[in-house]
Amino acid sequence: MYTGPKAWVLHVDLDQFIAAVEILRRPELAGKPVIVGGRGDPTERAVVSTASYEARAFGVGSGMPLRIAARKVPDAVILPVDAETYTAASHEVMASLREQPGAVVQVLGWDEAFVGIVEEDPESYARAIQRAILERTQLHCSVGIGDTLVRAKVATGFGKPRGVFRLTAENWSEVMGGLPTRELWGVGPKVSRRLTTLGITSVSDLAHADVQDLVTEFGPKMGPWYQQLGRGEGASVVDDTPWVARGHSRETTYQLDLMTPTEVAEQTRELVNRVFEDVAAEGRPVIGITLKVRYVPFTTKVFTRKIAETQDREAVLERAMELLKKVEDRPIRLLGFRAEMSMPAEAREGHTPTRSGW
DNA sequence: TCTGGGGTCCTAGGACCC
DNA sequence: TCTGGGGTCCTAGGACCC
Repeated sequence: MYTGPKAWVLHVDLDQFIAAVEILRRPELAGKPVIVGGRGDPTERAVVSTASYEARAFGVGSGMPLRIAARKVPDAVILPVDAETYTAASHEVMASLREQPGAVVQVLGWDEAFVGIVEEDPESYARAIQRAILERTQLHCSVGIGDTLVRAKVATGFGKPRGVFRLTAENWSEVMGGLPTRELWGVGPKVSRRLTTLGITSVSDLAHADVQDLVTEFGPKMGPWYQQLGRGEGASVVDDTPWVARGHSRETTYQLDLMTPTEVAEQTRELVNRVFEDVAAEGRPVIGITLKVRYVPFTTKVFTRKIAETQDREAVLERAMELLKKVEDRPIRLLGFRAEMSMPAEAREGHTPTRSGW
């Protein structure tokens, strides 16, 4: 049996990243429930970005309204999001990964990345990564080891915190088979519910499901994809091709709903300007602008319209105002614009990483 | 309870053409 | 008058992730 070096996918995920960075600059917060979100004011409309493990023990998690989180943990320290600082810390982490021998690094977000390696002993390599990151940034991380991207990504969860876990074809069904499909990366609440209507509740059910049933329910691409997901299969090559943004968007949820046409006009102008500034920084032509509006009550459907294919922001503003005048006369809670940009030819031809390795 | 902001990709269905 | 079957392109909307 061959026991030499093999290709592995590692998934590196920082432990409570944002909270950990905050604790680094305020060591007196160590061991306390720390919640980072919005402007740090729990009376505002905002959500939790990250909660420290101490806060999570009270049932606080990412995406939870800040107001609710504050109610669950009355003595929590609530801090505003400081994106610049996290970005800087993230760069240090990624630089430290790229220094590892033979590492191919695919960044997934502020606090996680895939690392492709060819090694005999991936566990030792993973431990070396943890030491290197800790030394350079004083931050702890967990590492998932897998034979596919999906398995590595899922493995990390079993390693948290500060651990290493290996998930391959060999132990996938033993470890994952009995868990609900919702535990899979890419299965959310809606899909998990639709799977249930097909009689599929566990990962093992999904792995053995009839592809035709899945295609009928989810379409020609997603159907087979979900079945693969149930088996932990899929891509196994880490791709470090630089990522090229497809577009940029700016949106704001207003603390007080916009009630008058004047307010709407002002905010529309502000957002359009911000989107165009982002796009100008990229230096690529705009191929579409989408307007997004959310009314009160919040359950109302989002209203999106493609309104222009133009570089001319006055024309965009005009179209937006025209549309907003026509739509129902209700308070606006959220406004947003998204600009789609043409892709550079070299990015179109090459395999630009998509959906974090899908 | 009352829900941010930044992204990506997929599907359904209409318009249009042959 | 009633209307096929296939293809492409586009938009709106949905779902998911960090």
